[in-house]
Formats: sequence, C-alpha cells, structure tokens
Amino acid sequence: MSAVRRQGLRSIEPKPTQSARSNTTYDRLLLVAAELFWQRGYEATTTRDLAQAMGLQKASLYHHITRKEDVLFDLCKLAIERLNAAVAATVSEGTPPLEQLQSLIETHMEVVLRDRQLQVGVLNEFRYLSSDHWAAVVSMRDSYQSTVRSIIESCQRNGVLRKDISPATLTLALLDLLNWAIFWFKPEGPMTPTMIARSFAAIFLDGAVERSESKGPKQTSSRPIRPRPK
Amino acid sequence: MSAVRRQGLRSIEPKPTQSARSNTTYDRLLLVAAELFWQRGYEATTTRDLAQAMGLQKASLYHHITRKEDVLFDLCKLAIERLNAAVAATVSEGTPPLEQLQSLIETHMEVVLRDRQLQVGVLNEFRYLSSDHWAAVVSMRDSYQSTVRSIIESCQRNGVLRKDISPATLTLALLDLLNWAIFWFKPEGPMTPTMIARSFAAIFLDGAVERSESKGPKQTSSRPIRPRPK
DNA sequence: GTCTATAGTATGATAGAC
DNA sequence: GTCTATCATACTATAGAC
Repeated sequence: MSAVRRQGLRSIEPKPTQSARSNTTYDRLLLVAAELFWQRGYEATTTRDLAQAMGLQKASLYHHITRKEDVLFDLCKLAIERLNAAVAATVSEGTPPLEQLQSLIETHMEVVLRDRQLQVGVLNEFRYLSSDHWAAVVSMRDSYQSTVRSIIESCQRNGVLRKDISPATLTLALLDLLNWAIFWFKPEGPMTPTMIARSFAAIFLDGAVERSESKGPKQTSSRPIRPRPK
Repeated sequence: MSAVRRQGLRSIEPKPTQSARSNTTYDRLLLVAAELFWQRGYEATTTRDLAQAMGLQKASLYHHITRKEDVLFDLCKLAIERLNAAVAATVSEGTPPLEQLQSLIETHMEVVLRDRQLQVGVLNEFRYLSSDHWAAVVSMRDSYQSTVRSIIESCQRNGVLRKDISPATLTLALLDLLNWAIFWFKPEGPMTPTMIARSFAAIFLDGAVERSESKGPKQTSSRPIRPRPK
C-alpha cells in the first residue's frame, strides 16, 4: 500500500514533463481530493463524495488509502514541497538579498494562486490532522517560514529593509499578504497571478503611499523583477 | 464560564435585537460556540460538544436554538456588526482620508485580534452556512469591504495613495494583511494588538524598504496615529 | 482492483416527562 | 428550562466475493 503511494506522490511533483493523465489511481485521487477539500472543506467532504468523484464505490477507495486523513496529510506535504521547490528554483543564493526577496515574493504568489486548491490544505485544513501528522506539517511550514525570514534578515543587515520592525513581524506580514489571496483570486478575472504578485510586491516593499517627491524615474524598489528582458 | 466574560459579550453587542426572550443563556451559548468553533472548526464541533461545554444535556440545547447552523450564522452577523461598529466609531467623516485610513487600520486590527474567536467565523467557517445565510453574510462582508475601498479611493483622489494600483487591489491587500493575523497572534506574546496594528499600518503605508535618504525626522506616513481618546 | 453488503459508531434533531 | 430516551440518518472503515 505504502510503496505504491509514495511512488505515485513523487510523480506529480513540481515539474512533471510527462503526461499527468496516465498516473496511478492514487495520483488521481489526490487531485480529486484537493478539489473537493477546496470546495467543501476537509471535514465536510465524506469518503462517499470522494468515491463518487472518482467513479468508484466507497469501499473501492480503501484499496488505495488506509484512512481519509492520510489523503489530507499527503496533500499538505505535497503543497509545501511544491512551494519549497519552486522558491528554491528561483531564488539564487548569490544575488543581492533584495533581489532574492523579490523573486521569493513573485514565485510564492504565483505558486499559491495557480495551485490554490492544493495550498488551501496547508493553510486551512491541516488543523484536522491527527497530532502526529499535524506536528509534521507545522514543522515543514515553519521551516519554509524560516527561509523567508532569513532572507528578510539579510535584507535588513544589508540596509535595504527597515529595521524598526522585527524580521518575524515583517515575515508574518508578508506571508499574510501572499497566502490569503487564494480566497479572493478569480482566475477568470482581469488580473493574472503575476500581475497580483507584482502589485503586492510593490505594496509590501514600497508601501501604498504616493511618493511623488522622489527624484527622476519613480524610485521604486519593486520593479527590477526576476527575468531581465534585454 | 465566568460572569465577567458573559457580561463582556453583552456589553459590546450592538443592540439587544428584536427578540425579547431570554438572551442571557443564548449569549453564553454564543460565547461558548465561538470558542469551540475557533478551537475545532464548525464542522468538527458537535452539538454534544456544545451541550457539554454549556453544562447541559444535548436535548436541552434545542430549547435555545433550532439548528446548529443558526448559531454560526448569528456569530457571523455579530462579528461583522462589531467590526462595523468599532470602525464607524473611530473613523471620523470630517478628517483627511489618510487619517481615516490610519484609524481604520488600527481599529480593524485591534478588533480582529481581540475578538479572534468570533472573527474566525466570518473568515473561515461561514462557508458551511446554508446558501441563504451564506449570501447574507457575504453581503454584509462586501458592504464592509466597500467602506474600506471608498476610503482608499478618497486617499487616491487626494493624492496621498499611489494610483498605479487599483483601489480594489489595495483593499484586498490591506484586508489580507489585517485579517489573517488572527492565526498566528499570541496574546501572551510580546506584541500587543496595538503594536501589531501600528507595525502593519507602517508596512502597508510606507513599505518594508528602508528610506534612510529622506530628509529630516524620518518622514513616515503612519506615525500621526489617531488622537488618544481621553 | 472493484464490487455488494454491512459493521460499528457518531451525528443532528425530536418526543414527552417533570 | 432541563431532563431521559430515542429516532433516523450519515459517517468511516471492513469483510469477503469476483
């Protein structure tokens, strides 16, 4: 049971170049479960709902899972792994801290918005995990937060971020800003995840206040975005 | 269940409501329900949990309520009413828009953090309401958001807030920032709701970037806080 | 791997005595 | 207003045939 599952989990990892259609049943189950948990919430989603959405009888589900809760746990792990992987891939160690922070903001926002059915599990539903699983997810999430905070600390040491607010508070503010957009984001709306990411980066870094008194080309800290078009 | 807390709830309640019948037990029930919904979530809280926390048998509960869902609905209404009332009481019509916005940010944050057991109902659990109740809560919430947005629009017209980001986006960013602090705020921690409110106002208005090159006494937009009420 | 059937329990809500 | 007792249903999960 477990070996099949772990393997399946890996195959929908961050950058699957292969077709997602020919995956294992458990992979499909994860996708279906993410959708249902997103729509109705974990507690309100029954194994019957899951089975029906999978086109199976309730009992057949249990050939692929052992407990409903395991599905939520796997989804939480997957969500954090994807976020971690995406951020690690775009934040380059060598670059100046502020650039790292800008990359992180953009990537985090884009991943969270494009992946929101999955990410909501970590943000909202992981509270229903058993204490062991809960602790594991909290630990993974804290580890990611530490990454964010250490970049912010680097920025403060470099003098590019204000020091009158603690790194912890800046981190929490940033993550509030980024994470909860999943609840109002409308994919069919006028703003793409990238547009929202840039606006939010601008707000977090430069603030909402108009700065007309600046000299020359609107001295903003949030413009030199990741891919420099030549 | 201390009498002190119960009195606290009643004293902040906007108005006694039309129902003339015994509101004391129901008030206590609302308080207890808010606590349980906050701890376990609405769906995971059973009527048995509620009854036990009230010191009643399950059946006795139904002398005070007709459906479990009604409790959630009343909590959502109460949460929005309190937020509305508090903001209306501190945001003065006549003052400059930026001052209004500063007052709103502080008040909103303080109410939400001090009241987070209640406010979480609107933010997280109202999705489990029946469609009629759900629509009513969404409407009330949208109405509050419109208030926030109109103040932001005034600020933009007055030239004190940047215009390259739409009022809607600025509003959503601000509310993301303010609302979701309830999930990490620790009342026993070093930061009071007021301190967090001021830090977050500073971030939203002035940004996280260091502005050392400015002339004179660190020209910040978030400092002239609301005049201390006597 | 999927099915039918069902165990065993928890749930929201009600009936009617006091 | 509170109680004991209970209903009808929904739930997670299992047993065992094919």
